[in-house]
Amino acid sequence: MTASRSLSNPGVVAQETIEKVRKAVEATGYIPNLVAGGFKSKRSLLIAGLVPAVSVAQFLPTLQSMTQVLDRAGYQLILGQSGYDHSREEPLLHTMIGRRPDGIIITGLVHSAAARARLQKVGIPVVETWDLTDHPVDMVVGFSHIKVGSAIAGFFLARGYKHLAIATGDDHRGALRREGFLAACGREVPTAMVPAPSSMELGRRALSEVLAQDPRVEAIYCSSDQLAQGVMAEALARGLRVPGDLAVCGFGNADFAAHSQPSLTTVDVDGAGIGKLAAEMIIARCNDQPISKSIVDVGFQIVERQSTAAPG
Amino acid sequence: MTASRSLSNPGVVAQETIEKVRKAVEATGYIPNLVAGGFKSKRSLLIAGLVPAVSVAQFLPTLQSMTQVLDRAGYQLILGQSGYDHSREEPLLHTMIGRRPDGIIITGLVHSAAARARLQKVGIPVVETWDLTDHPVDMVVGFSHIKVGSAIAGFFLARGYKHLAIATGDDHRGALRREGFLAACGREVPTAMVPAPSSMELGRRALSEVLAQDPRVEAIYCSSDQLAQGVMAEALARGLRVPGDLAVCGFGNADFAAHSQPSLTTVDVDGAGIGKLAAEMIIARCNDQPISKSIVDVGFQIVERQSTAAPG
DNA sequence: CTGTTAGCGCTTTCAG
DNA sequence: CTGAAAGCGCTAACAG
Repeated sequence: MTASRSLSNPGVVAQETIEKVRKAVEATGYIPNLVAGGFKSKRSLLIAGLVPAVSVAQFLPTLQSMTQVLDRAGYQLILGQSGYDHSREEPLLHTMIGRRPDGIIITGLVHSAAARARLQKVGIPVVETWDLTDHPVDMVVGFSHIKVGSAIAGFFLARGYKHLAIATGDDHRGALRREGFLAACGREVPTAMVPAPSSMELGRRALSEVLAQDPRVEAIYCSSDQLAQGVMAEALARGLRVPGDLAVCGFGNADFAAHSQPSLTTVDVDGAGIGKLAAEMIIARCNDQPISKSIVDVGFQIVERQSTAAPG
Repeated sequence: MTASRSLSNPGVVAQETIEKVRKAVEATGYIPNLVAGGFKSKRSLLIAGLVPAVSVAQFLPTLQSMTQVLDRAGYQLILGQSGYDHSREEPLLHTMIGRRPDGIIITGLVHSAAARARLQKVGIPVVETWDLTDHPVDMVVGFSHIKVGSAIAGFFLARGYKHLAIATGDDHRGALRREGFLAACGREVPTAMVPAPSSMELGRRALSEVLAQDPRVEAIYCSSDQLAQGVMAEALARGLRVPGDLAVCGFGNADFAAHSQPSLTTVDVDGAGIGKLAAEMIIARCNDQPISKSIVDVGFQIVERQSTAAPG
């Protein structure tokens, strides 16, 4: 009836009628059923957001800014945790598609071919994030982890470090960075692989492992700042000076990286920017607006701090 | 038709028919529309989860375990950020109610009386968390922030610290802890109030402020471990030894608290437990199962570490 | 500007 | 065990 119009498109209704409706709404405490509305109009105003785990600090700024941008445009985020093994990817995606969201934002790439095909078939706008590929399901905004890896290795080598090592989570993106790192080194290096998500605790163990493999290690790249923090703590406990005896580089530029003692060299990625962009791209696509680029490289930056001051 | 039954209640359908349906589903890539189903059956299988901001590390374990428990029961979480000022509470709740979730889990208490009344009227199960009250909207699982505050003050006083101080975020729960702290002290103490959400950066500033108010301060309680970490960094920068010159107690028992140098005395709260309980209570209520207790106090614990080793 | 008609995709209810 | 009928609360499309 007219009531619906008064609420959703008041411009086309008489002022007097609007007022009557408003009073009725007030009196009854009526709250429109968005589900029914979305059901009929085919616009749920829901965006599915998939992360490996919400507890990964790494993706928080992304999630935060995404939610914010979406909210301002009237969209809500429905959250899914895909876990770090890929087995849950497909069922999760299945459930999410069942909810007919207007868009899907995924942290990382969609790995299963079946899931990719299905997503493409249903035609829901999809943004993959925090990674890069020439063949996204739909859109992608991220950066190259391989390049990050080789940039860090190059950074160490340029400063004269010879004996390099890696402490990394066993997730896909970590593996890519390791790959890039090794490529730039031109050979294998001592590596401690820890189960994602990483933590300080795991960082301490990782350093022990690496040193057991090769006690001469003088520079180590860690796949997260948390891991790096653990490595530094373990170094301290062993009487190794950072950066004197051991140079450390993290990844993520966490809050504490600038303030730790010594401050931590790390890789800065604009996580909030990724979230904002992803949300904007989804929203644009939902409104049939053209997307200028469906593959966006936001890049990254090595932030040099005390933990890698050049040796000798 | 029969197809629907084959998928949702296969026990009552002939094996042969089920097989036929399964094949058709496979062939067409059919994914049931959960929205339509939920719309008709009045069970959306959606739970609204409201947090001040997803980027607050504090609530991550809660969010994580909540999502996990819900997922296993077939529920999805729809995320809302209420912000730290209460102005967004009502509109956000309004939107969420519009989606007719089967339940609502809120971080903190519902503050606005209008929102409380509305929630009670619509009759959606609600769990308020991370706080305690005798009069929840529906259910509550958390702990007393006032008690936390007085426990910390008591902890300091028992160890012989005289000149106490507070660095706290300006949020509601922080204010309660401060209240408890002051009550136990029996008087005002130097206080630095920083805007929530807190960070290391703010912690450094907070210590400066507090010392400006009273340079004799010898023990400080911080409303988050991040803040405490900042305070310790600033102390270090000023040449103050922790705990020799300044004892520090945080809140939250973050990952790094056990591993920082010195390790950080803090308050441990079972965030994951809160999330799990809240989810279970909501699910029980959704299935018309009785709730044994609608007010659950999960308590807290002071974890004593190096940062508060007794003076003299 | 306002009312009427139809129908979104499912599940529930009731008959076969 | 399977089918047919009805309708959830809303909006889009058309008439008045």
